[in-house]
Amino acid sequence: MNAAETQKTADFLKALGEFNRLSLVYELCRCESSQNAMCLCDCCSVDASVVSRHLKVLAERDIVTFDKVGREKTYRLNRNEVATQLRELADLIENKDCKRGHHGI
Amino acid sequence: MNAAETQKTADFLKALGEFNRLSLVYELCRCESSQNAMCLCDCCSVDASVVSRHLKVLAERDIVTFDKVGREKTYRLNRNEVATQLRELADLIENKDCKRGHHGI
DNA sequence: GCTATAATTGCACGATTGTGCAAATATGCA
DNA sequence: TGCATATTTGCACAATCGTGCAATTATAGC
Repeated sequence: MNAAETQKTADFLKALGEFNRLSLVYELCRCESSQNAMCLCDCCSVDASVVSRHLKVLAERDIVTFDKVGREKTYRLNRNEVATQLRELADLIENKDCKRGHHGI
Repeated sequence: MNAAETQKTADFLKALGEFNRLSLVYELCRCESSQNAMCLCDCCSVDASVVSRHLKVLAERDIVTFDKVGREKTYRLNRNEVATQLRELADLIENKDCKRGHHGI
């Protein structure tokens, strides 16, 4: 595990590891369709500018994606990608393939 | 998802979401046996006091456990517990059981 | 054009965090 | 008892972070 990869994973986890950001993720998780930022404001009692910044962080880590329709941005959760990253980390931690060297089985 | 649960999950992710702490986790992941803090110091180039504090954070979130033998503490990764938490989050995010109400199937 | 709404940005501020160093504590060993 | 080693704690400091407010930008609809 090189430093760059470690940093990338840490950044991903850190993005999820903040109360209001995780609340946004859970809120998007509940929604079948995309939601605009104003709607997402309701789920955490902070200023709209704060929500905007949190969504930016989540987007930078590819946790959410957005489409721009008119003057609104509608966000959706990258369910598969996020779940996959979490499961890969879980597999690594359970040591599915450590201590075998780098040449496969 | 209530606020307390959300906070707990966020704290767990935040504990993993820091470069040196994640490096410690990876290091412990590589080890079959428990490792003392001095040994773990080698994997991240910071002061021993810093490693001590990081291990404390990880222990508070039940990511690692330690045994005290003599004047040493030997740490080991709680592989199953950590992996399970990550997979539960992955399942939630993939929406395995959202939008079905609270009465099971 | 003008106005209303959605979203972002600049600025400031307090709180938290990661860090190193030195001192303190705890324990093993001679 | 005295010394060496392992770990923690107190202190200070710089950096990052989350936040609110006001101003700004972008765009829809009149």
